[in-house]
Amino acid sequence: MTAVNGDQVASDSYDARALQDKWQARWAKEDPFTASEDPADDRPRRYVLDMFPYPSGDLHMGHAEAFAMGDVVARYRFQLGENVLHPIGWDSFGLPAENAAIQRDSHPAEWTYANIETQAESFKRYGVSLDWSRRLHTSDPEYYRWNQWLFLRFFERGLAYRRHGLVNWCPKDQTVLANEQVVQGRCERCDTEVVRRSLNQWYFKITEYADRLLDDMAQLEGKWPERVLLMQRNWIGRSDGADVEFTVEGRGEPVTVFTTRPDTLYGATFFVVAADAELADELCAPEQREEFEAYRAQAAKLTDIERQSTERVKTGAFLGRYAINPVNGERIPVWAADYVLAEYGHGAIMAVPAHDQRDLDFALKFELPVREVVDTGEGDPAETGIATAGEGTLINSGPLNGLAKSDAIPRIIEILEERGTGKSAVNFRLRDWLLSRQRFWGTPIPIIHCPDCGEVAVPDDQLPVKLPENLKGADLAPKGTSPLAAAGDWVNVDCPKCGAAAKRDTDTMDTFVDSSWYYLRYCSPNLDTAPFDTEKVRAWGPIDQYVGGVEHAILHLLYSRFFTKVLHDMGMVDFTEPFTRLLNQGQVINQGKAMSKSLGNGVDLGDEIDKYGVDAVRLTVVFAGPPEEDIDWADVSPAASLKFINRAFRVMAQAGAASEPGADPSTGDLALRKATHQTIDKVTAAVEAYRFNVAIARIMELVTAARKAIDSGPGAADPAVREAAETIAITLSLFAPYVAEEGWERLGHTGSVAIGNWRTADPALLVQESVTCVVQVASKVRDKLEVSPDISEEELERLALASEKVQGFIGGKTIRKVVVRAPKLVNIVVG
RNA sequence: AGGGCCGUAGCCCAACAGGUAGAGGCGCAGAGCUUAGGACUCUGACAGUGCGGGUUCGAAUCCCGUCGGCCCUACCA
Repeated sequence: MTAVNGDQVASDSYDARALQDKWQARWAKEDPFTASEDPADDRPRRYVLDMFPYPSGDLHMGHAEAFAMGDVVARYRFQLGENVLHPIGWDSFGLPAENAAIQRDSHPAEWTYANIETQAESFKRYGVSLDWSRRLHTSDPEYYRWNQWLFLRFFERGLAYRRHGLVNWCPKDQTVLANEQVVQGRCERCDTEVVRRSLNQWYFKITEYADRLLDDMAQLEGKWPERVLLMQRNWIGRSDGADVEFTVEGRGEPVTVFTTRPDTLYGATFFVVAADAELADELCAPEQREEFEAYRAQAAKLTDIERQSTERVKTGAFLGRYAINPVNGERIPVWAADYVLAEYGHGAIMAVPAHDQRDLDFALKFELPVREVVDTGEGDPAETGIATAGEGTLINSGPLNGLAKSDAIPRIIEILEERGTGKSAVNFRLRDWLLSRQRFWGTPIPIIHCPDCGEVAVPDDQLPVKLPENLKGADLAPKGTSPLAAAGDWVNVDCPKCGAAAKRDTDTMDTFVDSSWYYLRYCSPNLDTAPFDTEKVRAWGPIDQYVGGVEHAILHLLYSRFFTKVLHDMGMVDFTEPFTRLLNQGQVINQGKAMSKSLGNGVDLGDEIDKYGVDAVRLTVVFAGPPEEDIDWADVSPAASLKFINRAFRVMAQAGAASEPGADPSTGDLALRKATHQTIDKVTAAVEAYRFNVAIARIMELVTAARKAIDSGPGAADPAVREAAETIAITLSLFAPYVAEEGWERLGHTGSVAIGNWRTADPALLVQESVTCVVQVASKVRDKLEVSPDISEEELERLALASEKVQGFIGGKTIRKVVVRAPKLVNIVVG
């Protein structure tokens, strides 16, 4: 099937390609989707945003789905007559450009900007209602300058800092990765096993905002997908418990441990320090030194994947020291082990083998004592090998004896606080955001390292620190240090403070910095005195509807929320959450699997559009199912969508040929008018509820009803047919913009159908004069009655009992109860 | 290992707050139109909601268990 030909009467045929060219040119000329900044414009403002694309080649099926969904929301708002901001830009820094440049011996900008042009053209063809005047690219110095400016503000506030630490290193990409970019011990980008390296790196102090990132989720409840909120909650990973101080023999300062189970303090039978923590090194007694060093070296060799395997048996080394339990003065041995993490809590734990499986595994391996302090009614952990972590009653615990676990926790914290050896505490799984990258195609970190002054901020008036332009091709190849280090004339500068010879920081920022605030930049994309105009952001923000894939559930969305809060604290934005509502569209897959080159199951968006037209492709992805569900291309039929579009088009064209705009619909066919107004009502409700697939089904019904009215009803000239056809054009404009415009024109209208044309249903046409009431006897349907929708319960009960069929089923049985739900149901319960 | 989401005709999906299981589409069968095919118009058949319990006058919908699929976290103290 092709969209282009057909033997139909010329005036009734829908020629997708011709319409695309025609309306694209019109939209380009008339600019109907540009947001208004006119202060006198008092239409409600609405900010709808799709996650901006990365410019890797042309748009693909995934973009087709995401942008079709976002466009339904934006176009609906345009139809309601609102002042809609629906901008577009490109997330144009990042590794693929750099890799392409190395391969082609060129500059990453060439590949990047060429791809952006291709994608921009594709967006225009795809008919997305975008405001092109606000276009931005994060790789433009005019944009990344403000990354640097923001970095410096963070730096001033102590929210950007540099420290040595064990970091995730991807050996293939030759760069460090944020925690969030490591999935199952592998690089999320290239799937290479990540190794640990100790490096001096820049971090953003996102952990300082952990509580607020968690608490402010209350604002998002019901407006973001529940699973995204859940993933963020898990990722932040708040644990409530207590810090407890243990004295270690031979050390002046006590060692603090974090525990979520301070109630089990009397059951601590040994003490474990992370093997890779400095503390382990410090505590190790001379006679254990050799054994410890050997253990530490062996542990360091393990990859994360090996280390994290739950199957693995516990390993460790005794440090030859003892810690003193602060509540009972007991001496317990101090061990080093790699099952304790240096970066979490204080890098040391009290081990309670009876009630913690990890500690129990360790105790059984090294024959350490196991003492129960909570009676849970289960078997002895020392014998069963199963730690009892549940509820129970405290035993062997001095003053806690007899208390329930939930009462013992606050009680022991009280006791510890009285003695000054502990306090309640909170810990987070969330780590600080590692933002340095040893790659070229990103934002240079605006810091100068001076031998005397240390880390010196590049003064604001010297921003942007632009990327050197003389590096290309092989210069960019990963070497484990940033390629920027090779640009001598770029690196060597004078210290802004003392004027001495100094060097620029040669790392670039994680590209997630770019995307953490771009939605603010759209409000004033060309401003050259600040990252954004705070007044404009006040007028537009926060974003009413954000649309994008669930793959960003943690990374991008968490970072953006963090940035927004920092900017709020700086007084630059007055909201604390950037995205009021979030819609996660699903993936487009094929034959049950993600599309991939190796499987050969890829579907090319351009090919599909050539075959079926933009309208049919858009309609297909939106109609396939609920927006958040994956679409299997093998299960859907763009050919069927095209067929429907043709049906809709013929109705509009025939109605347009038979009547003029402005006909009074009230003289038209009543049944069709009711169908039309039902459709308006139901499509509105479905769109508001993000059930776009259902909205389309409702339009299909109206097309069928109009078809019948033309063929075997009042005929094409009936005013009700015009009303139906206009409603089809208006509602369809959210999903299939080209055919909607063309249909609207055929119906005799001159302007675009897309703006301010949404209609409201006439309530008088929504009322039914009769409804079908189901009469059940013992919950089985036995009769149906046609009744008035406002029938009283008494009347309905009387009618139901009077039914002969019903009487037949009641027989001689006693009526025990009659449930009446007027006007739709009566259930007669017999005994 | 823990947590979450989802199982409805051959297939994709509907079913407002528990109230007639079916809106829409694909596919299939048939009829009209047609030289024929396609296109177009119309008609029809097909499930009792993964499985087992429970609550209720009434369960796809709520609760418990179980099986299957997907996702998240994963030695985080």
